[in-house]
Amino acid sequence: MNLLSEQAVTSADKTFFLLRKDIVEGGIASGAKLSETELSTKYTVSRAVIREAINRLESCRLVERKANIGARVVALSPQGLIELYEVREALEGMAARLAARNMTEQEITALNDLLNQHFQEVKGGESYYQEAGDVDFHYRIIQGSKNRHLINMLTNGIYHLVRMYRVQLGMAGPRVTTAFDEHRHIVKAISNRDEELAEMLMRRHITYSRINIEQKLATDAGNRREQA
Amino acid sequence: MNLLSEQAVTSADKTFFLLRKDIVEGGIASGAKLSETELSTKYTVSRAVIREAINRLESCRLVERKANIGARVVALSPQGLIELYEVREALEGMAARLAARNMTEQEITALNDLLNQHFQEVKGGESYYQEAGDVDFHYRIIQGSKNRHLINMLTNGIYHLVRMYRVQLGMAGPRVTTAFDEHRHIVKAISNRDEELAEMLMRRHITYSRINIEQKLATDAGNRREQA
DNA sequence: GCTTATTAAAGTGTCGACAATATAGACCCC
DNA sequence: GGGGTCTATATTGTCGACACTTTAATAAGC
Repeated sequence: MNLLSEQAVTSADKTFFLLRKDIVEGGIASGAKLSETELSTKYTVSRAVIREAINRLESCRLVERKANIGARVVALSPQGLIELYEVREALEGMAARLAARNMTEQEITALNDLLNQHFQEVKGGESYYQEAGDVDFHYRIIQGSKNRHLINMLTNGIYHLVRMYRVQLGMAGPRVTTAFDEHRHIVKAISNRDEELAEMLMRRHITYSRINIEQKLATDAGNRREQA
Repeated sequence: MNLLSEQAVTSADKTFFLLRKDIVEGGIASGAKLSETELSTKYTVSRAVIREAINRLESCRLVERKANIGARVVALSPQGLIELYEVREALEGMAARLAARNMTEQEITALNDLLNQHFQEVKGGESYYQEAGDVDFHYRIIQGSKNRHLINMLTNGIYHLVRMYRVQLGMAGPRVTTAFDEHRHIVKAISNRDEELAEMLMRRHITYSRINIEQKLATDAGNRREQA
């Protein structure tokens, strides 16, 4: 009953999910070539199925295809991460605005409950504010926008790419407590039906997150230079 | 040398372009079912090619596919149009902000030239500020953002859907002169490198455009009611 | 007469084979 | 020895056929 659960009905669906998992979690290296014949033996399906899966990965922006040449897993780069967060800022900002307009009182209550639950976990010791909770929070607001384009773009496309950056650049669960406070304020704005503020707070929240990641990248690069 | 030109290298490319044209311009009705076998005879290609084309149309959001059932052209609705413009507002607003940051002086100069050219055409009589000019203007700013995700989402996805609404609901070239002034102000903000203002003006520009369309839809609906 | 099974038709999903294109290596020319 | 061409190989693009699912029409039961 995961909010992000998708169920595979066709063989191409399963292969798509498997491939996506392997790409996002690094089982297939970023920048690697995706050979259709090779993958069809590896996943024991026909090339047609692989092709369909690759096509879908392309529309998620996880791979890039060139005619008559083939598909490669996207290359990760600091610049790419920044561009991704710029888009997130725009889209999730709008999602927060629309959520303030369109979420039902019930949904807002449930969202508050979720935050309280997170608060208990944070207070209760080791278990810090994990990525799953963060994703869940953002996911609910995106759904709350009730805008199908927005929902589709963010949950089918951008989020997997964000996760790929997080996993592969090794930046899980940062900014624990501050992010939590920011979430509180966003929900408050939504519950006040203050569209303007909700959008602004969400945009700042994502901007802070981006800056945090950029700093982490910079220091990591510095550390690597020292070691060398 | 059209800015929007794409060249088809493979047979699936051609079929994709043909199908997209037919869908956007109404040759295939919105909501219609896309039978793979039927289309493969109509366009004289194999079903595999049709399937690939339909997959790409799905990632443009022009068709919706369900497993084991088939694909349908998206249904147009006032609500869908509003949702589309909400996304446009978010994305193009961010594009304008980034354009103010990233466009070169040359590109800004060229953009001003484009506006002057449009101004001459407007002043010069009949030829009013056409859709092509409007699209061209927005297209340059999107490109000026230098953000690949943004560029891809807007030019490959959203713009064709917007065009489909424009064509099929019969609302070409409205708001001639006012839109022109808004364009001027946006370019001014970009040339001043005022990100904040550029984004705000672009968002308003798109909001006005949406309101204008909504009113047109409402009055059209009223007229239809009178005729009945 | 209405509901529920059964079955035939049509459509999508999957497969293996062939055609067209790109890549790599050998060979030749300068 | 460097550059270019040609050939062989590997990979992608396209095709037609088969398998499975859905749908609708028909028949059976109440």
